[in-house]
Amino acid sequence: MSIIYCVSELKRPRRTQSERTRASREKILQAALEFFSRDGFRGAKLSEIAQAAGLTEPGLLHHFPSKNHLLMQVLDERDRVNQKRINDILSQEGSHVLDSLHALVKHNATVPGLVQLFTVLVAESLVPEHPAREFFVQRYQRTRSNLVEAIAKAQKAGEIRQDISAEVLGVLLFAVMDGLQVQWLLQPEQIDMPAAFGLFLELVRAK
Amino acid sequence: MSIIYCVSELKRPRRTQSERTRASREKILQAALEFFSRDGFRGAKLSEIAQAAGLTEPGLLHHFPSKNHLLMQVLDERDRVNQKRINDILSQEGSHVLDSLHALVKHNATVPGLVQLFTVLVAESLVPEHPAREFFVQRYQRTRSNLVEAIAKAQKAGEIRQDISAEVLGVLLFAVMDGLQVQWLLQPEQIDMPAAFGLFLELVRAK
DNA sequence: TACAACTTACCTAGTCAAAGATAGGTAAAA
DNA sequence: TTTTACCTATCTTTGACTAGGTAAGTTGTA
Repeated sequence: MSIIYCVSELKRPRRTQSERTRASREKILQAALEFFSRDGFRGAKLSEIAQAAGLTEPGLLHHFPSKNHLLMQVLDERDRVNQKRINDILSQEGSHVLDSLHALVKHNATVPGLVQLFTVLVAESLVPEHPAREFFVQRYQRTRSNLVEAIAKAQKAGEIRQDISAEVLGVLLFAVMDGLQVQWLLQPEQIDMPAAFGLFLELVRAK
Repeated sequence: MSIIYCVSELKRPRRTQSERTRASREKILQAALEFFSRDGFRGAKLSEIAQAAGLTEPGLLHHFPSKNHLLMQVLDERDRVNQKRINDILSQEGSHVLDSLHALVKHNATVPGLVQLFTVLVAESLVPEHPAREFFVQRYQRTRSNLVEAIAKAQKAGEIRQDISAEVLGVLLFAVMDGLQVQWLLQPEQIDMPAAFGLFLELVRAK
């Protein structure tokens, strides 16, 4: 029995293959999220991600055929979670959209890593032929149109001033959220993101 | 007389050395601006920049000792121009700050390359140990405090609502500008940046 | 003003390290 | 017996940067 065999025994607890596969992919995605957040797409290294997931680089590439594929998987997964949160917020009938958005921003202020992931990747994706560019275009498109719908409802319900275009307000709301994140990530201790966002909300709230 | 000599003659019109140096640095900075804008700092290649400036890569490195140095020079130069524009806007006594900012945004909408330079680089600089991070921290700090001052004045002058904190409004104004740029760069034809900004301005204008 | 000595601008050729990806094998699981 | 997960070893590309040379421009001195 070789040394390699022994090591192997240590590293591979008895499991079914599908369990192993799922567990590995899980760990890889988690590690990728972390490094993409910290270093951006170009800056992150497959070898580091693989190591953090307890694999070698080719081991990682067995599950995700390329760095680009890995990025897209991470984004899809993360976006599903975010999207769910946002849709829950927007679809609550008769609820207070503005308050819910405020809650979202407060929540974001507790997860700088995730916020940085999207802030860095969105900006990186502005360069031509970036693998994630189309992803973000779609994402803004879709989310914004949901938001605009919710705004229109809230205007009818008397929550939001009616003298503002819902379309433009949708654009503005995302702009404020994105823009605040940049300043907050640069100087977390100096920028009170939820407070600033709250002030903006007061400006659009119906009196 | 060698071929090399002739070529040399062609490529080097009779000039003083200081003229040549200045002209070369000028062309390099211009090309660097272009490629940093398009591809970001990491994405841009020294060889491409050099070629666009009519030099080889080591030729470029004769004038700027490293890629980092080149970036900082580009930022310093560009920032000087921008800063001047902003300070002119903010320092006009008794003028309309909001209208001036609106004019600035309208102007930005005509120079997507420059806007992209700062948008991409700011986000890229969020990753730890990025050479430009400190630059942007300083820049926000400085510009924001100038803006806050101008806002306070405008509030006294009755241009801006007085029930808003000048500090927070300063943060918000930059956030809106930055955030709008992202959506606009992703979908230029769908986002009317000056219009959206104008709507925001109406919200803070004194009635 | 002439010319030697120095300095500067820039080139060709090459180094070096990083990082993504592939080839082919081994052992566990199906 | 086949498939899957994953490894070691290797390849390849890329891109920042260096070494060392050449010719043009500059400067000091006769």
